Amino acid sequence: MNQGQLATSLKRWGVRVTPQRLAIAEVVINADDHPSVQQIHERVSDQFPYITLATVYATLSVLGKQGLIQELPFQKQSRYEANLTPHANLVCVSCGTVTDTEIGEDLITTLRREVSVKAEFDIASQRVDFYGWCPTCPVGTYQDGSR
Amino acid sequence: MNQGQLATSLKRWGVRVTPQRLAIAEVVINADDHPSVQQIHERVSDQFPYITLATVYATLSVLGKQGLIQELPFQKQSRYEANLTPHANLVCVSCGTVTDTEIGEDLITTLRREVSVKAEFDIASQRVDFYGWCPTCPVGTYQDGSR
DNA sequence: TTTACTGCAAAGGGTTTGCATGAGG
DNA sequence: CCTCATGCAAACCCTTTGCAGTAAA
Repeated sequence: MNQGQLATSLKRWGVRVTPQRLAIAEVVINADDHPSVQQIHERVSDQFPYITLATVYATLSVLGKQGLIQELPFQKQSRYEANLTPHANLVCVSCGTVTDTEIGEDLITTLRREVSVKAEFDIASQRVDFYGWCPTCPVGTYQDGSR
Repeated sequence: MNQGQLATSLKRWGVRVTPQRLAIAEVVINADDHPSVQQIHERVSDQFPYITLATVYATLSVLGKQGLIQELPFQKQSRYEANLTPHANLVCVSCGTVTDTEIGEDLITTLRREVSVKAEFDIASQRVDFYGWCPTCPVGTYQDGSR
């Protein structure tokens, strides 16, 4: 999604299009590391040195309600992603990275449909996380140094 | 799991077994509503009127590290559950309830194995959430009253 | 007896809110 | 022009930390 499509999507909901919002949305859409609010704020600060965290929070809330991005609450803070298609997140409990994987996307889509039908649950979105150790981290270690 | 098994599990890790810990663990294990820390504190307060939130937090942290319970961070606060088998949580964005479903458990188990092998990711646990509207809530409504 | 847990109080920090100014439509 | 977004500051509240007394082993 580019800024043109983005602006159209925002206008459709009667939401005001501002340069800050476009920049924040672009940062999240182009990010592949599930950035935190702090990280998003840092990256947007290149273009808008005086932008505040409050503005970033407000914009992320708007984008979330538009269904353009998804908030992923973690224990310490939330992270954000723009990949709304059914997929799994790989969360390394050692180095803290969060990466998307395409593996099993069809299974998740099937799962979603099955749950929707059998549980009579009207699904708007989903979150699939796997917590463990990525290939480069020693199994059994944790981000806080414990084991 | 009863308190005897629980005590054994705690002792195995050199963790001290106290009445408060047993009570907190029992509350989480017997709960089917994914209670918050506040709710767990309230329920344990019946037995221990002077117990504090700090103790509840500390105990939940211990139980989590033992792999007896799982913390589920949400936007407002965390909830806890003792069902660690692969399953999906149904999160109603209207009434706020979180319920486990057995539907698709085999799919999730298959998914986990596939991701583990193909992504070379050593998985310790997982979280599968579906966000939407339960059968008794009007589709399109939200907990904060917006739509 | 030793070590770790509990209860209490205070601090920490991510997130939200209130308000005056400024920009979008 | 009118409404809403931004920037700034303060408040909010969940969660963590420090410490003295106490209970587990």
